[in-house]
Amino acid sequence: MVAITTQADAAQPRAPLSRGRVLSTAVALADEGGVEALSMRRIAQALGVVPMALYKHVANKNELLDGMIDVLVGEIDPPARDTGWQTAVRLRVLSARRMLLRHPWASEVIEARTKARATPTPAVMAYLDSMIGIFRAGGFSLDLVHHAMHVMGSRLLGFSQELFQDSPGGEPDPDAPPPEEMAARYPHITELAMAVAHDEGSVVGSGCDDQFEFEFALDLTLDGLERLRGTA
Amino acid sequence: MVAITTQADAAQPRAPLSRGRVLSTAVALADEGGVEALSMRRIAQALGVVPMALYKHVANKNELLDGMIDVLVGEIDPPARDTGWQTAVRLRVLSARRMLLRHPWASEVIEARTKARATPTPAVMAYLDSMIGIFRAGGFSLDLVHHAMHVMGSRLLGFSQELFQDSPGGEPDPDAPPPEEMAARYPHITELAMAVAHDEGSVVGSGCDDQFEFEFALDLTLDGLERLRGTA
DNA sequence: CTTGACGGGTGTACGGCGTACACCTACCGT
DNA sequence: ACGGTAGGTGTACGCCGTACACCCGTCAAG
Repeated sequence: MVAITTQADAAQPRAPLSRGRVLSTAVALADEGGVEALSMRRIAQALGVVPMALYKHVANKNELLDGMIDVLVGEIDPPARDTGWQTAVRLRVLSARRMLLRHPWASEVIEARTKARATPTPAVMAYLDSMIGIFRAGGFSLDLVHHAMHVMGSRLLGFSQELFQDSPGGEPDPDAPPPEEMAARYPHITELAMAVAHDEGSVVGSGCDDQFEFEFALDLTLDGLERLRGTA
Repeated sequence: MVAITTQADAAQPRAPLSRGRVLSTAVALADEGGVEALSMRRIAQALGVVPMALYKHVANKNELLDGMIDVLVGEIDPPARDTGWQTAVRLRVLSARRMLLRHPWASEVIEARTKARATPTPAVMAYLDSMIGIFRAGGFSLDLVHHAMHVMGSRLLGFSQELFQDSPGGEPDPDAPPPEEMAARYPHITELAMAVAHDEGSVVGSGCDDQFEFEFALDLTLDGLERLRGTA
């Protein structure tokens, strides 16, 4: 058996590797397994390459995280054309929210990296800029759009924070709190949770439509802004 | 020279160590140096103790972070008595915000830990519970207080997210972006920043009163909720 | 055809991390 | 006097990010 291997031999071992391939592999790895399980070594392994090879395409892990953020922001739909400012903002924010639901680790990473840098990632900057553009095109004064950006705050990138999600999602909670103790300690939460569970049909399932809640909050904010816009 | 040392010898080397001392030392270390520089080994060093000693008082690093969160939540003022729901919520949220400004790493840690657990930290649960209590005492229906908690969203714990802070705060940004390129790439941001800088006096200083922006957004949300409350 | 630069993958190594596990020691109630 | 227990110690393991030297294929200039 001849040992000489031509470059057409067998299946070609691996694609040439590039910044784009590194970033999308990193995003995929973070999607499954969370961002805390993301390491340079694991990314390299997933790409069939030695860890140090990555450093020819990203400067270091922080810069890699920045690159991942840009990939995510790139998934947000561009602004709608030929609509009012309100539906344009609405559609954009809802698109951002869909992105965040696809990548649950995103908001944490964006927040952490934005705080560590002097300025947000260029892609985030562009996103914010175009959002301001929508408000301006809708007739908002500079002052009012300034306020509006602050009011939208976390919602601008679709964060809902979901401080208490009824559906577990996290670790199965080793020390499960007995429901009756729950009720004693947090009467209001329990009362609310019971009410939510009992109407809207089945007791199983969260009974809390996160999507509706998000849009309710968003529309309340938007209506308030529209009212201000009319009076200013 | 006799080698025997009594326990009253010299200055007593160190205090007895306790969960409370571990947590407050960890909080202090995070305040100066950020949460990414917080390690079990550093906490131990600051306490004059070997790293493994900490594990007699906290189960592991995640549980330590949870404990730190509880310390922070304990810094939030209790609800005001003898006021309307609106000022009670307002004061409480503003108190939470002051806590977050004291500990800039807090929101990131709370978000990360809340996502990793099935349920928020007990202290956070209690905070949310008492917040619901304020709404309920103010005459909100269960449905409406449910919506309200979602609307308040991140603001409930005082997050403003500050996606673009005019004052740097982070690393000095090694590759400084030239302002004219800034203006070309992000025209709306620049236009807004210029407007904000030019009125309200001096060009130095951010010209953007974060506190005012936060309260403006908060009051807009609260007024919207009050309006809904009247019609429902 | 030789050569030298260079882009990109490799191998080794270092210091720091969280923490499992065995140990030692002072104090306590019996 | 003595066994238990609470709390501090020492050692060690496996993972992490990444600095640094290397090596090899391609390609342009001589």
